[in-house]
Parts: sequence; C-alpha cells; structure tokens
Amino acid sequence: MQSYLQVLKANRLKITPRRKAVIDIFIRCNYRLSPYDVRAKLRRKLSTIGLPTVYRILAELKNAGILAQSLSEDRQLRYALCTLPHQHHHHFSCRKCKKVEEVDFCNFKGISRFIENKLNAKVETHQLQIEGLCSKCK
Amino acid sequence: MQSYLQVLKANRLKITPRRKAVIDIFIRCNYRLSPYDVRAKLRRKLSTIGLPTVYRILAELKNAGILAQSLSEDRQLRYALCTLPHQHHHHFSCRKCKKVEEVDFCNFKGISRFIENKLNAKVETHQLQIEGLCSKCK
DNA sequence: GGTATAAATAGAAATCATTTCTATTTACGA
DNA sequence: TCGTAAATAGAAATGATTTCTATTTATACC
Repeated sequence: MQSYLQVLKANRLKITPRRKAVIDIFIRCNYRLSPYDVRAKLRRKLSTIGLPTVYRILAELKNAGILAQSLSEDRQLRYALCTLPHQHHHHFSCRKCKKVEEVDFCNFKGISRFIENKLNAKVETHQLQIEGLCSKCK
Repeated sequence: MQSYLQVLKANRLKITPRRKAVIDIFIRCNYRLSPYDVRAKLRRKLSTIGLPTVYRILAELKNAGILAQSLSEDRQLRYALCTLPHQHHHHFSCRKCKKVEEVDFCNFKGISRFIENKLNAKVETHQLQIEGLCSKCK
C-alpha cells in the first residue's frame, strides 16, 4: 500500500480515504472490477460514495499506472491492479472465476516484424487480452 | 459480393437491399466504421434507414463471420470487413488514417505456452489489436 | 496546532450509444 | 401470385458514463 501512496503523491493526487479504500480493494481482489463492483465493495466501509467519484478515482489510478483498464465482453469498463507497473506485461483472465493474472512475457516481436515487412508499416502499440481457465477452474 | 451473399444464405439471412448496401460499403472501404459512419454512408443511397436496423445488420454480419467487431478507444463499436473469414487473423489499423489491414500471421504459441506453464492455466482465446502507421502515413 | 486554498466529493441531472418495442413492409418458398 | 416468417422504421426505453454545482476536505504554510 505504501508504495501506491507514493505513486499518488508523485502524481499530485491527494491521499484521501476514498482513494486509499479503492486501492485497498484491488490489493485484496485480483479480479477485473467494474465501477459498480468497486462501489459495492466500497459501501461496506464507507457509508456514502458517489458513482462519479468511483469513476473519477478509477481513471486517476489508471493514469497513474496503478490500474489497468480493459473492456469486458459486455463493453463495460473494468479495472485490475498492475503489480508490474513499470514493465510491459499483459493480463490473463479466467473466463469462469474472472481472476486476473499478470504475464510478464510478450512474444510480440515476431508478428511485429512480419507486419512491418509485409505491410511496410510502422507498428506502434498492441493490446492483447488473453482469456481461458485458471489453474483452479480448468 | 457474390460470395458474401452466399454466406448470408448459409446463415438463413434474407438478401435485402439494406444488407447488400452495408456489405457494399465495407467492400469499398477498408476502414473501421462505427454504426453512425455506416448510416451516414447508407443515407447517400437509401433515403430511409433506421439506426436500429444498422446495428442489427452489423451484428448479423459479424455473427456470419463477414465483419470483425472491435471497440475503438472511445469505446464505440466499430466494424471492419474480414476478407480472410475462415482463417485466424488479426487486424492492423493505422492511427492516422484509420485504415485496416489484415494480418494472416499469429505468433501466439510462445506466449500461450508460457502462460500454460507458468500459471498452470488453459488458454482459450486471445484478442490482439495492433496499431501504428500504415505505409502511406508513416 | 490553526488557516487559507485548491483539490476532492456527493448528488442530481444530462448525455449518448445501444437496445427494445410495435406496427408495417418485404423477401421468397410453395 | 400468395402466404408467412423475417426484416424494417421510428419512437421510446435503457443504462453506463459524464457533467455540473455546491459543499467538504487534505495539506502547504505559518
């Protein structure tokens, strides 16, 4: 938690009870959470928490590199904690239990080279979402 | 076009002027189009076309394998033609001109094997979005 | 420890892409 | 040509996300 609070300071974000509570939720929960999910969990501890506040905090934490944003199949925003914030990585999520695990390995060079040769293009970014069944669910 | 009409028949979708017009738009346009984009182009030819109709046709063509669905950065639905419908492939899109090109090469086995070994998981699907600059824009 | 100030928040309301609903029209097999 | 299920238009509903404004709070400074 302490290191995340330092990231907040580095991004000139004040350390508020709501922000700490949101980070705490993701530290305890390795699943992709929608803003609604986050609010439901927040309400157990904080009597009042507005949905706009949840949306804003999630966006701030994403910009600070603490959370990764993705879109679930139903097109809702979902977030997951990045424990490898300074390293290129991808997220594997279980289709059944929705657990997210980070993968610090990316074999993208081959396809990137292929594209640059075949299409004579410049590859800049890629987004990879991997789904399947985790060790418990498979 | 003829082959696409056969795909419609194979999927028990009637060949209507609207469906033909939508397919025609994508044949002429190698860009990711939102439902609004599609309707704007349709209106040049068809005086009346409802937005719900556009949404429905796009979803039907996606289910038939004719179009690929993706979400743009603004979280809107976008579609692009699949000229390689029966083959695993990915789409490279240009950040500047938004052109889409298909890539019939996927170097995913390495990362898949890595994940299955390290996480003891079963990888089932992956989605890859590649962006950069096309040959003209770079 | 107080205080000033900009940042953060709650709650209501607005936005807007997408879907649903219903009556009407149309494609196409017989 | 006709009957029928499928397709469509247009209005209305839905629901995630954002905006707005007044109020509260964290924290830099004394």
